[in-house]
Amino acid sequence: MAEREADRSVSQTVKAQLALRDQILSGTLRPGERISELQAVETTGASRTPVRMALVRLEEEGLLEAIPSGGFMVKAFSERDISDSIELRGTLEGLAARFAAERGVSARELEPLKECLAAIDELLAQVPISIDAFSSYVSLNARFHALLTELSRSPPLIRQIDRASALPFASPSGFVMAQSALPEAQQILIIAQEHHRVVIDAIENREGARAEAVMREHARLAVRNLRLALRNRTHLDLLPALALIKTATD
Amino acid sequence: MAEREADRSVSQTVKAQLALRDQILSGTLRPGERISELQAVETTGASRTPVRMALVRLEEEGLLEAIPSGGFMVKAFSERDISDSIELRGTLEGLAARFAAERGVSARELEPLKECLAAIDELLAQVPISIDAFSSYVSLNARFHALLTELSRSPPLIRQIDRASALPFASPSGFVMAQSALPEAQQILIIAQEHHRVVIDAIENREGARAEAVMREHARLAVRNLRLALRNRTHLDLLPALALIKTATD
DNA sequence: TGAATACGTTTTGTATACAGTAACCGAGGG
DNA sequence: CCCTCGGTTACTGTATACAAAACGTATTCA
Repeated sequence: MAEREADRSVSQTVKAQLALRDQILSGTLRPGERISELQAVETTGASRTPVRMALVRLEEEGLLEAIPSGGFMVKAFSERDISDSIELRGTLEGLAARFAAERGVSARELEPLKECLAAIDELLAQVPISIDAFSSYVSLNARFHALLTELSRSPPLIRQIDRASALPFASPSGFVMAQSALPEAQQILIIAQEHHRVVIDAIENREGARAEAVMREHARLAVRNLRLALRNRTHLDLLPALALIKTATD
Repeated sequence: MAEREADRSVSQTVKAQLALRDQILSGTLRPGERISELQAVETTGASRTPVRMALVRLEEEGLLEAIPSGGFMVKAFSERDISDSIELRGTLEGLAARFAAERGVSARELEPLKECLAAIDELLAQVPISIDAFSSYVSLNARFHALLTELSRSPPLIRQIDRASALPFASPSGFVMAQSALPEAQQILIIAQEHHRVVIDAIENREGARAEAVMREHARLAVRNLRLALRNRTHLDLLPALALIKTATD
């Protein structure tokens, strides 16, 4: 009915989905909490039907869990769930890298990857890294991973990787953002960048096994990154996704 | 409104989802075909709202594709999509096997796996295998893989494997069912059974890398199985899921 | 005093009505 | 004869009304 918002031209379902995801990730909705459709209708501005569709999508996405008696609740994750998700993602990206290497990639297709690499190199050159440079790194790193995934040219695999990356904590580059942890984080990032370099080299030389192995090692590094992030808990303000962790670990 | 069907006590959404999936897998709905909600309402007996929910779920499941202008169509798969899906599933199951091996599994937990193994052994003992024994094998094999997945004790991984297995052709044991192909299929099944045996042994001895490697090899065997199934095209009557393959390959 | 049952309230699941939009068909002009 | 433009139709997306089920509460009986 043409709300006063500027959101027109975007479907109500998508609007509700984004709004609810924001609420979950920002901690407005706590893990384990039952989601009231009526309340969601009020906060999102959409009607019940699109809200329900959004809830179904978010459940499939893994952020919500269906309650047997009806309705949905925010999913709670254990620390192991998260490290498993990271390793899972790494395994899938390893497969993507192997596919890319085995199936061959033209120099033209590798171009954007190499540009990404160079841009990250520039960021990492400054010691210590600034907080701004760090957030630039996060988006550049995401871009690199997305491009690499595309190189596999396997729609089913790309789809699964997207699914695995939907969980916000599966993309581990954004974990360490607290000022105090930056030097230690930079060390990790430099190693990660070396992984990036090697995987491109392996793809260029069509070394599938090597490409896969290095992406897996990359994921293990990310798990280490996660541990670091959990130790310096100041990051919680910056990455509320971690609020989804069960408090059982405390 | 209490239809005359015996489906009462099951939600309309689930009913519609099952009915639509049947229609897709049985070939009633052709790949690329736009799904009419109105028509789906008539065939499933549910109302438009649950039908829409079912459509969203089937889209997330990977059987449907959203049309930009609205609505959904049945997804079409290439032959490579299918072999990629199999390899993808194998990679995930490899990770599950590794997790099981690394994290340790009690003898009691391995019991049902071994029972499964023994039951399959019995089936494979008869040469040539009967068509009935073959379909028993299919369900036993599915059970074995499900149990193995559970052993990983990793909810995120189990979830992803379930997703990957939702595509019907990702479970390759059911491919070869044509009478003429049975002897050749039995050869493959015997090798597959050896893989099953090795993966259990590896898990018992906590050899993570070995457990993972054999499950990957298992998937490559399944791809070979797929090729065989595509050559003996008589199976098309028995496994209409393959009708989802794009006809471009013809 | 505690537990069980019945009633009321709240919330979800389902059905349907309405509106907006895209596709299709036909007619007219180039 | 083909291309284009306008109308019509049928479909999807959204909103809302209704029904059934679940939860909480209070009251009564043991």
